[in-house]
Amino acid sequence: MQRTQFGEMACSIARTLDVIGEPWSPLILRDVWVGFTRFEQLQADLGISRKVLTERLNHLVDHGVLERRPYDKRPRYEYHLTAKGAELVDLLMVMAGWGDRWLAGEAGPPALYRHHACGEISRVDLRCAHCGEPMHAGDVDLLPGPGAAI
Amino acid sequence: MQRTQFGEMACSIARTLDVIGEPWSPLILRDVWVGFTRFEQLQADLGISRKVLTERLNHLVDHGVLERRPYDKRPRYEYHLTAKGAELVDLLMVMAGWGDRWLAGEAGPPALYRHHACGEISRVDLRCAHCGEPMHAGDVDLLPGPGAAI
DNA sequence: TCGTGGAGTCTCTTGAAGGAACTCAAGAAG
DNA sequence: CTTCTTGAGTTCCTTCAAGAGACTCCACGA
Repeated sequence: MQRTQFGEMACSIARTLDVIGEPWSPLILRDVWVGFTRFEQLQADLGISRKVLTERLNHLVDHGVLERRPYDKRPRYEYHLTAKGAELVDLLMVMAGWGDRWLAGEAGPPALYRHHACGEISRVDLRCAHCGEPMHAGDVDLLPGPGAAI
Repeated sequence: MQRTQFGEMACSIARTLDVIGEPWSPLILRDVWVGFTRFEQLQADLGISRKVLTERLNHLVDHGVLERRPYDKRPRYEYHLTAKGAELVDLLMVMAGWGDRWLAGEAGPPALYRHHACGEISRVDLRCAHCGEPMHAGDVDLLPGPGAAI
């Protein structure tokens, strides 16, 4: 069983929260995704305390979600998404989709997503990797997996 | 522009985090999903402080994600997912999918998902609601939407 | 050689989480 | 009836994390 911020848990949700569950972490990833890649840019855009930004960036780099790249000789770095981090951004898209649907209100969603493959403004849809039909929380049974607690 | 925990942000990710971004909230939703619906069950399963559990449950009920149902005359309640909450569990499935993929290690994933429609052990796959092709973070352009900040 | 800008540290204050004991109401037990 | 027990919280106190803002360090460029 694995140690998480929330205790000893054999739970992929708790483990994921250990990586991006702390305050600001998802917003930092969003910002890196949209192109704010430097410390000062992130700090200015988010209005986060510098101390916490330092801690979060280190944590995300330690977990292989962000990569620190020097862009000059002096201590000057840019943060970039790794493959692992890019898949977290998928999660952020789903999160944004929920917010667009339930919290946007009159004004409508603050951002739109244009899908490269079809060129249309669209949104993500959750489908079964096996049969391609819609797959939502009510469409599944949960079974213990190989890594389940005993 | 909307007030979030993280400042004034026109961002559906920040707004969603306002609902489920606090520590424990996603795990509370997961527990309610899998059938821990009462205060004492949640407290015992999560090992969360009673004070924080009270705060989180109230917050989730206030945001229409959980519904409080009396199951007896006395102060005895069960918490159930609303439609809004059930769609958050979709998000949790995606979160679990990322954890299964990147954090499960040798032992394999702690839980498996059997899809009702096809009966197979499967996982969620993100697809474009418009064309049905895969839709990941790298497959989209972000555009300002109608609710964007000016 | 002095100033500037990026990327952090340091320190202090405030706010949130943990833990454990306490409350309250209504059946159940005796 | 009176007491016991149980579910669902409250209260209080301590500890840890976040916020704010000043300070450091270092390489270039004027």
